[in-house]
Parts: sequence; structure tokens; C-alpha cells
Amino acid sequence: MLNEFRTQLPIFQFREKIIKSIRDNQVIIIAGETGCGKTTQIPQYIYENDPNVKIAVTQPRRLAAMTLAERCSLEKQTKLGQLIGYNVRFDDCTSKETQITFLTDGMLIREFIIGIFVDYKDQQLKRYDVIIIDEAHERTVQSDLLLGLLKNLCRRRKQLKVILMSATMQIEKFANYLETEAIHIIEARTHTVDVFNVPIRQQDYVESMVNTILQLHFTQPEGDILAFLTGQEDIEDVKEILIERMKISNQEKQLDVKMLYSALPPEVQLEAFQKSVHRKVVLATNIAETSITIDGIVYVVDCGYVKIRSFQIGKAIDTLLLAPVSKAQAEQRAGRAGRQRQGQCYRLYTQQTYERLAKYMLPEILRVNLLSVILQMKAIGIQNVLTFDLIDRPDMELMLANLNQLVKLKALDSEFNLTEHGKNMSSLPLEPQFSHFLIKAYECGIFDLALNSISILQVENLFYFQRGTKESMQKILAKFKIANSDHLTKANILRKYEETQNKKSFCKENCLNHKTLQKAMSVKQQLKDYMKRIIKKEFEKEDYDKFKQVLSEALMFKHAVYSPSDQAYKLKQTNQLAYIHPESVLFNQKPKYVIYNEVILTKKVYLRDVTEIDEL
DNA sequence: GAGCACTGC
Repeated sequence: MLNEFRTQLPIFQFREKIIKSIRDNQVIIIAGETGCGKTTQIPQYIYENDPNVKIAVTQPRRLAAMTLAERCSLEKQTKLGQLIGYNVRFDDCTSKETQITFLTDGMLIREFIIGIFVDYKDQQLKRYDVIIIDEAHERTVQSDLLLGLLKNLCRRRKQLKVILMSATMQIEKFANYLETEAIHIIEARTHTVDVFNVPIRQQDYVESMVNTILQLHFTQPEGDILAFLTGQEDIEDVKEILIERMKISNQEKQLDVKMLYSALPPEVQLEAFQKSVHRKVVLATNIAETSITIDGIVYVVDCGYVKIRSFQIGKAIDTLLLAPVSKAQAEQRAGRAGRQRQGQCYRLYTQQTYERLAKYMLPEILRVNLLSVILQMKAIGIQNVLTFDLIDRPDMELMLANLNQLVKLKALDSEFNLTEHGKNMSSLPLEPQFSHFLIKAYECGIFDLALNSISILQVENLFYFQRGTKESMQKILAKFKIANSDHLTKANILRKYEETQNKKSFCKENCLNHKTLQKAMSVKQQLKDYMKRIIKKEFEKEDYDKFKQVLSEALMFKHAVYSPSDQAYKLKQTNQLAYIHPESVLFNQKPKYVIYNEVILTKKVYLRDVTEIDEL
């Protein structure tokens, strides 16, 4: 049954054509901007055409998978989890009756991997007849890998149907890669957005942002403002200056300033979504670009920059640095102004600067370390990962280095074949070093300690310090400090959190993020469940020396020595100089030998999550 | 006084 709403969507007129195209082709591409209805309608069309077909639809984000399933369920007037369901980490809402499953890209990759524990030959996702990869234009590592796996699978399963869905960009590239000519472009009815550039180059985008917002506020008709900035620091600066200027402006028109970035505790984030009596301006990071939609936005101001994480192959360090946005990103930001009615976008860069921007951002698979991806590929049964046909081939040297690291972690043998240990490692949702650590820690009888440590190290934004109160950070860390180790100190925090009765006030007292700790507890439970496959006996010691010894071996590529002449740490692998991060218990302490989880260049090269060891 | 964008298993 099609209700009236569904027949009025722009995609409805393509219904028969798309059904026919799926019948005639193994792989088809459907391109259309957000709002054309492709994600909710196509799976339903396929189901209505043949109710026996099982369909998987992947999404880059959990929330999207969950809300889309809910939306479709509502349209089909069925209970969520029956005909239509979703499957995301920590939450499987499907049943035997489920025909359409929305799931995250990562979950579908996991299904390939879990196949090896059932039967090495059964990695063909036979439970699905149609697999839809949505938002492929975002080019996440997961969706790129899935496209490669499905391209392969199509040769072995002739009945399988694959649909790639994306925004209307890079369509030819996808079509060439997937060797298909079945392309459908869906026009959506969207509101126009008028774009204005500044006439001359701006020196300081924080200042420029403040001026633009105030001018907009005092001269333009009603409608909320969404401002794109690059991080917490910019956002706090702009907020402070805005509030100050509003105070001295002597104007009647009030302005509500809200912030939105992922390190902000969820309850504070919520304020950005609440309707405001006065005009509202939301100062946001990228989070508002795709992940989150705010209603009522009519004006967008775009600073033109974004922080991008990349992996420097030679130096083997991560960087998180400011970069100009891509044209596609600038369009995406502008589009956020036209969701409900005609909108306006103000760019704090000149038209000439815009012309010189890259068309698209470099895909993630060409910018990140691939250690865990390579292990996943081996676990899925790809013999030669170096020649595996991906839409963009990563750096050969990097992949080779990753393969050799996996050999050292005993995940692969010297011929790069997956070992039993590697198979176990790949079953855990962790970076390979941590999978290795957890399994070894179990074998040494310190599993409980290791599990607490690993679980809490997986979550970000453990602490939330408001501006002005930040001098207390080291004081709080000192309360939990154990054995000159962030790994053990954080394990201690999780343990104390578990033991305490009033968890909320415990968090408040210690500037801890309650939601983050709850997530750490879910991670812990999940890891415990996955480890059941491996665990045979239980034997528990509280041995910090053993802990450090096993961790040091797992982090064998992440050792550093203090160099007094440089007043900094020298990384053993590359001789790169680095400093201990201010959020570490070892900040300002200068122990001679340390191991660390991560080295990242922001304002300086920092070692994050550090533990002192006796020797290298 | 320092200080990490976003997402996923």
C-alpha cells in the first residue's frame, strides 16, 4: 500500500524504471541530493515488487540507520524490528521477519568477518539478496572497502544485486569502477540558497565571523543562523566576543548564542536545538555539516576551513590541522540554509579563493593509517591486499609497512597468511595493538585490569573542562593516578565509576562526562562477550608490572626516550621529537622511557595516553 | 597555561 505522501515524492515517477533497471543489471547507481527520498523509498519499492527479497541498506552513521528504519517502519505501518529493522553496534533491532535492515557500513564489514568463525567459505553474505550502499560519496574507509568487497562478491554470486546511492558527484568514477552503465539521477525539489562571498581576503576569520553575524542580525529579516567554525577554541572565542559586542551595541534585538561540537556533553548540545524566543545563532563544527540537522536555519556563515586528520607516512604521526574546505564541502554547508525555505549563505572568503578550492576532499582511505583495515581484509580472506581493487588504491609502502607490523604482532605469519591469533584479533572491535594486548593480557592472567583499561581508552572526551576552570585538570588526574600510567589511571577511573553508587555526582565532582563513561561500560560488556570465544579459564592478578610489560610489547612501535638536550621525547621508530600531552598524568614529569597510544600534531607534536616503563 | 575536527566496529 502506497500512502499519498509517498506517491508525491519526486522519486516516485522513477519507480518502475528503477525496478526494471535492478532486474536487468547486477549493479546500479542511483544519484540524488538529500531530500529526494531515495534512501527511504527504494528499499520499499524493491520489497513491494517482491516481498521475499532480503535487503540491506548501509549508512555511515548509527543515528541515520536507526532513524531511517523508524521512518520506513512508520510508512509501512509496521512495528520497528519486524518487517523493517536496524542493526548497529550495541543495538540489534531485527528479527526473523525482517526483510529490510538498515545497518552501519562497519556492521556489514563485521558480517563478512564473522563469516570466518562460521565457515571459511561462507563469506558471501547469503542472507541478503540486495545490498544498498548509501552515501557512497562520503568516501569513508568502510564504504570504499565495502564497494571493493561487493564488486568481488558479484562475480561469485550472480544473483546478488548491488545498488550504490550517492549525491550527484563523482558518478562517472563510481560507474567506471563498478563497470555499470545503469545510472539514475533523481532531481529533488530544494529551496535555492543565495551565496555571497566577501569582496576582499579576510585576515582573521574569528573577527570576520563576529562582524558578519552581527551585521546579518541587525539588517536581515528573521531566521536562525548557523556558523561553521573549526573547533572548540574558535567557537568559544566567537561566542565570547559576540556576547560582549551585543552588550555594548545598545540594540533592542537580542541574539541567543549556542555552541555545537562533539566534545560538548550531550545535555549542553541539546540547547542548540531548542527553539529560541530571539534570533538564534549556532556556532558549530563539521558536526552540523552531515551528522546533525538543526531546524529553522535560514542563514549560513562559512569560515572556509576545516580541521582534517591525516597520517604522515614517513614520520608515522597523525596530524590534525586546519585546511581549506573543498568545493563540495562548501556546497554542503551552504545547502544547510535551504532546508525549509529559501536561504542565504555568507562565505568569509573571496570568489577567487573559492575557484581555487579542491573539488573534493581527499578520500579517507588515502589519508589514514590502515593497520586495522589491512587486518580486516586479511580476515575476510583477501589473499593479496596490495593488489586488491579499491576505488582509490592506498600507498603501497604504507600497506607493506602495515603488513609487516601485523607480522610482528603475530596476526600474520611470515608469508602474510592470517594466523589463529590474527583471526581472534580481527574478531575484536579494536585497533590491532589493543586486540593483541587484550588477548595476551588474558593469557597472563591480568584480563580484568586490561579490559578496564582498554574499554575506557576507546572513548573520547572523557573529561569536560569549561573555559576558565581548566587549571583543575591535573588535580583531578592526581586523584586517580596509578603507577605513572595513563592506561592504569584511566582503568582506575572506570573501576571507581563502576563501584560508586551515585554515578552522576561522581562525574560532576571530577569533571567527567557521564555519557562517555556509560559508553565505556557498553564497550567493556561487548569486549567481554566477544572474548568469550577465546577465554577458557579465569585467573585474576592485580599486577601493574605485568600489565606494563604486556602493554609495552603490544605497543612495540610506540616507544619513546626522553632527550634532555631537546627537552622532549624522541620516538624510537622515527627519531621524531614529541611532547607529553597536557591531559596526561605524566605531563611535566619527564620519565626516561615511555610508551604511548597515539602521536598527533596539533599545536605541537603530542604523545597521548602515556605510560612510564623501566626499559625499552 | 597548556588543550582533538568527525565517524564506526
